[in-house]
Amino acid sequence: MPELPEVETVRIGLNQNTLGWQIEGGEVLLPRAIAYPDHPEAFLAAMLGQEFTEWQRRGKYLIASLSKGHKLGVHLRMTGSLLWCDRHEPVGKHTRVRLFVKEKTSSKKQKTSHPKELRFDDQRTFGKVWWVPSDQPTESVITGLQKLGLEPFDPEFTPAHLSTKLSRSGRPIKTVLLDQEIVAGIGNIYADESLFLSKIHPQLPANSLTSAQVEALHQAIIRALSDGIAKGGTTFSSFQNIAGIKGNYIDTAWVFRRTGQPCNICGTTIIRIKLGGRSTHFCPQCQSAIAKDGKN
DNA sequence: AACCTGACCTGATCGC
DNA sequence: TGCGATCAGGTCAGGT
Repeated sequence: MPELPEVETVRIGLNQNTLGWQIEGGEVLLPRAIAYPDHPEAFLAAMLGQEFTEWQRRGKYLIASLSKGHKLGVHLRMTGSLLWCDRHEPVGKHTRVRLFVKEKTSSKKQKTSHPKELRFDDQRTFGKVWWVPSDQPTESVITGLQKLGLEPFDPEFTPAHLSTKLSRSGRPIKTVLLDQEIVAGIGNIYADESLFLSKIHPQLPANSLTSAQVEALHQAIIRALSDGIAKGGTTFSSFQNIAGIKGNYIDTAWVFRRTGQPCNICGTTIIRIKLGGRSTHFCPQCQSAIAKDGKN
C-alpha cells in the first residue's frame, strides 16, 4: 500500500473516522512495532485518554495530533495497514498493535456507537509506530522526517528545484526518485509511472536529464501521484469497511507490474530490469535511452 | 558527500 | 509434487 497516494488515502479515511474518538486501552502484540518509547507498556500508558484531533501526512509518514500537543506517528513501510474496525473483529495473524477507542460524547447525545478499534496490521513487520511527547520535536523522535525532501504538491517543488536535486547525482534516475531526500513520498510504483509519463529511460543518470526532461518529469510526478490519490491508491479505497478494500490505481498503471504486456501507447512489450535492488518496469520504445530535447 | 550492500521479516509464487 | 530461489508498494546502518 504505502506510497504517497496510499498513505494519503489512509489519512483521509482516518480524518473521516477517528476524530473525536478517545483511546481507552490497547494491546501491543509485537513489541518491536513500537519504535518509541522503548517499552510497549509505556507506549500504551501514554496513549491512554488521548483523543485524535487531526491526521497529517509527511512523505509516507502519518502523524496524528492528539490531546495536549502529543502526537502519534505511523509508517506502514511495505505491508502495514491501519484499519478502523469493530473491536470484536477477531485479530488476524498479522495484527501488531491495537488501540481501543470510544466516541467522546461532547454533547448529551446517547452513545449509540459500538466500541471501535484502530488496528495496525503488518505482515512483514517493517512498519513502525511512535509516541511523540509534546515536549519533544517530532523529528527528534521520528528521525526519518529529518532528511525528507519537499512534498511534491508543495508550491516550492518546481522544475528548478527538482533540477538542482537531480544535478547532484549520477545514479540512475529511477533510483534517485526513490530517494526520499529528493522528493518525499515517491515509491516503486509511482517512480516507474512517472518515468513512463515523462518518456524517460529509468537508467539515465539523474544529472544527464535535459531541462525539458526535468520539466516533463516534474509534471509527471505530480500527475502520477494525483492519479493515484484519485483512484484511492492501490489497496485502500475506504475506511468505512472493516478490511482494507483495494484501491484501483493498479488497474490503470502504464507500466508497473506489466512485464510482458503491450505498452498502452505503442504496443511494445513492457520489460523489467533491476535497479538499485528494485524491480523497474518500462517501455523500451516510449522511454528511449537517448536524451532528446524538445517538448513532450 | 555519494553510493553500494546487506539487514530487517513473512509469505506467495516462480522455475526446474 | 517438491523445494530452493526469487520476489513483494521501504527504510536504515555500515562500509568503501
